[in-house]
Amino acid sequence: MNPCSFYKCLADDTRLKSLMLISQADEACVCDLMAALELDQPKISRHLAELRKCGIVQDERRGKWVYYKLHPNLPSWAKQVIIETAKHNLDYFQTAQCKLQACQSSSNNCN
Amino acid sequence: MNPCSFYKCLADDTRLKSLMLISQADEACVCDLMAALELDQPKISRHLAELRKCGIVQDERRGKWVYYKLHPNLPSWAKQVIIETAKHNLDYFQTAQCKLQACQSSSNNCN
DNA sequence: TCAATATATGTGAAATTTCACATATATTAT
DNA sequence: ATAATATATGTGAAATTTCACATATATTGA
Repeated sequence: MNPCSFYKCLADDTRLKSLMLISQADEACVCDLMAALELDQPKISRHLAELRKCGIVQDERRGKWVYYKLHPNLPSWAKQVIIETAKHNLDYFQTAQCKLQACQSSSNNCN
Repeated sequence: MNPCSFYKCLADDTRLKSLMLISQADEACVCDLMAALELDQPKISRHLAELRKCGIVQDERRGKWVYYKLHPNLPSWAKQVIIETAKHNLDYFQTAQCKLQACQSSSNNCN
């Protein structure tokens, strides 16, 4: 994991917030993140693809949904950066996190 | 310190390596970094200006030279990100660090 | 098989970032 | 005052990133 590539991935609001949410919720699917961040589907999908190509997240299809979580082989320094950033910047993604939780706790998965 | 702005600042080779060097050496002047990274003066200066405007580094003029160090008011989570990234990615800036040390230990400050 | 839902990606335009070159400013030594 | 050294910034071009819209693929249920 090249540190500059890693930080290029974090250097976008959509990707950074998605990562914060994923790291706090353990995992999230595309429609969860769409609802939480109030962004259209291609935008979320495209940014998650970037995180995936960089090796930061891992995707897993379960039925119609694709769930994203932090990649298990993510170097620990990188994982720690994500976790600590989330921990110390709760207000940065608080609004989104509330929506994510509402969405994930309802049985009819978001939408 | 907005986390996205912070990571935008780290998301460039010149700025990230400069930061790694500054954090490890405690401080460095523009000509130190020019020599260490083998880049021209305006390029180094411009990137340091970005780090300064974002509040990541602090500049201090001493005679002809301007020294840059991590800003004392940098939030601790951000400081920790920089320190830990450097610690776990020594190979990323090793070549530059050797040149920086050679330059900083010589009496005739680099050039 | 067909329709509905969820996700991914092709593509060109728009926005942003980076660069190179010139030039301006600040400090020191002569 | 002048020259030399160190650093900062104006500016337009080039490169990169992001976006919106259309469309493609995958899965499920009727």
